[in-house]
Amino acid sequence: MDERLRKPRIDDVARRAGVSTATVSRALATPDQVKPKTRAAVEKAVLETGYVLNVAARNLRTNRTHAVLAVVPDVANIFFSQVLRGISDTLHQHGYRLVIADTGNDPERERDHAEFAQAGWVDGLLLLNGRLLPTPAGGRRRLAVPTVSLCERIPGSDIPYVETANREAARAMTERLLQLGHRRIGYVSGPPNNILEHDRFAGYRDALAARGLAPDPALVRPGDYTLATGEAAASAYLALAELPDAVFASNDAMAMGLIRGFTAAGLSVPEAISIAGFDDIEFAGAYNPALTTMHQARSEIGARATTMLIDLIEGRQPASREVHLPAEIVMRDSTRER
Amino acid sequence: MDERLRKPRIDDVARRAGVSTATVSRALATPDQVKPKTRAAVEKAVLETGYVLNVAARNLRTNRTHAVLAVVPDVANIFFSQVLRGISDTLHQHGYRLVIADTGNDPERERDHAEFAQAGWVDGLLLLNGRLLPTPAGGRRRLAVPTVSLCERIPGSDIPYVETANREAARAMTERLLQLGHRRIGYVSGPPNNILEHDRFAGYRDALAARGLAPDPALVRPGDYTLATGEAAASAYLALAELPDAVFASNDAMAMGLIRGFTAAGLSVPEAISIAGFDDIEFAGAYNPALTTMHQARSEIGARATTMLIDLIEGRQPASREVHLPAEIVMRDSTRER
DNA sequence: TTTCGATTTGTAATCGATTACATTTTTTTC
DNA sequence: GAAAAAAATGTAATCGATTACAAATCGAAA
Repeated sequence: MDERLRKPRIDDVARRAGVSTATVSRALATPDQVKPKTRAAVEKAVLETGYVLNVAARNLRTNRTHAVLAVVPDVANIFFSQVLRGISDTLHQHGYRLVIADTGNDPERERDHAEFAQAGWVDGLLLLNGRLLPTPAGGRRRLAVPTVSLCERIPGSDIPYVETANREAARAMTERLLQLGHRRIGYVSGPPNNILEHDRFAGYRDALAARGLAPDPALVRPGDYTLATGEAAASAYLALAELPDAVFASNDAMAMGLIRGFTAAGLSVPEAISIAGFDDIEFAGAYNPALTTMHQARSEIGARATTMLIDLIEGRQPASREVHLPAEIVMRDSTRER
Repeated sequence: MDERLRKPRIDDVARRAGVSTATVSRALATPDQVKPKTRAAVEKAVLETGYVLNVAARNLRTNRTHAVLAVVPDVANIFFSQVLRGISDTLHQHGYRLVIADTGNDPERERDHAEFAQAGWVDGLLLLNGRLLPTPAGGRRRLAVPTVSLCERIPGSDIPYVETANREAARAMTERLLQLGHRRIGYVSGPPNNILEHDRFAGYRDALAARGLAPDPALVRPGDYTLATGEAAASAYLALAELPDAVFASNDAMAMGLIRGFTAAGLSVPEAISIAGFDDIEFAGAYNPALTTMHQARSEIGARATTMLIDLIEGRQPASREVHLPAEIVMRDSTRER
């Protein structure tokens, strides 16, 4: 192959600059270990040859990649994508790159990716989903790669995590609805077996219990975080002899479903019934009416978890291994005083 | 270091199985080049040692990574995240992994990532943003890594691309509004200098021109794809002596802004004015009223571009280097006959 | 049984950087 | 100006796989 077409290597640069490969490597990676004059010569040679470092070779030698893998159930999910934003920014600040694995909620793909991560493909692992427990086939080897879990803690494991204080948040929202004078407060839940959901429902009951109210089973409707189940819940409430005063949905999509369901039936929100959501997704404020909801600091969750992970990767003790971030009530137009 | 703690290498497996490293490599990568009995012995040894292949070493040797880099202006943008879904799925089907670089709309970060891609960090490059023109510093070296551009073609370059047929789509939507009996049709544009926007506006004018109508400059409002500019446009229209019959916004967020702006002023949509958007983002159907819009097959855009890229990577001639996907009108509740 | 071709396996070079250690050069100190 | 210390550079081993080529084994045909 023609010399001019072949991809230049470090020794091509070295020859051109009249130094050794070691010096080139140092001039590029640790410039102040090299005399300014030599450095300049190397830089010139790099430009002239069009040299680009070979990442694979460096990774092999240093046993580091400066990349982090985020395992996500669904990149297209607006909730996760905002967390990714926080992750991406923080990684960039520290000189790391982001690799994303979208598992499409397929446990097999999850496992595959987590396993590949052990192969030195990345320096660290961020799990955006509690379900993933990457025990390698043999089951005896410990997780080799530093790992942090986000959004959902992983029960029964000691993997450090960052999450919203779901229980406290749900309790606060329910209390706020009580303060507004509502008493018959409905709840639309997320999928069962979901840790997150479990916490939120507990918060809902906490608030009621604090007022000496027992949760009315007829007012608690099952959902799965989709708009459709919100609409279904609305129909179910409409079939009741007495409508609830307010409904707290465990996420925003279901809250929007409730609003659509009720307005389709001729009830106006918040005049006839108050609706609150959870998450404060991007369109919550744009909705019609604008949604009252719990704001989760999604990009901060990502940022905190990433900082923690980088600490682990670089051998520092992270400040804390379990972080619960507070959520904030955002009052908008879908709730009103009774 | 203790033998049991050290990460096992391919020669540990070879020794244990009583074969050479070459055989282990073949048993793992090309199993049918190896006698079933030997293969079984190797598999057993792999399990016993807990061997995991070192990705960096393989990448270095084979000069392949089986990974593709997607450069995205903003992962948190709901539009891109759905395209990523299509990309991710298609890659997975072909045994590739996805690396995502979120540039946060920062041209410097864009350049940095594109350059790193040339370092053998990935096998191919997907650009989700026309702005990126990765000319390396020297400027003389051609793009080494196979590249495909999505959503926006890159003017003045021969990089293959996949995009929605924006001009035809905008024309079709405008025609539909005309069919509904509207004559004073407003248009809220995207940012200037945006190729995509340029095409859509051209389509709007095409449709009017076909009916012998000149576009009324007072009805064309500038926007930047955000909800806020949609609301601002609504105020501007309200200040007019005569309201438009319908407004076509160049994306859904602005259409929602228009709806909020008009309903806040006491006008109801679609009774008083029809509103149409573009993109059919996830919440378009959930909006109140549900939004009439152009559906872009976002995940298909991702899938097609990815197939094209894999063809390029694997040395096949892609079926076509320029793909324009049709968009479909989705009639919902924000438009009505006049 | 012998021979030839096909299949399976082994030996060792190779990918392209980094870095421990050795050596040379430069600077400091007296 | 010489000796000692510090800084800069060079030599060559190394990271852990893949694979060209050579050697061994196997099966079928004569």
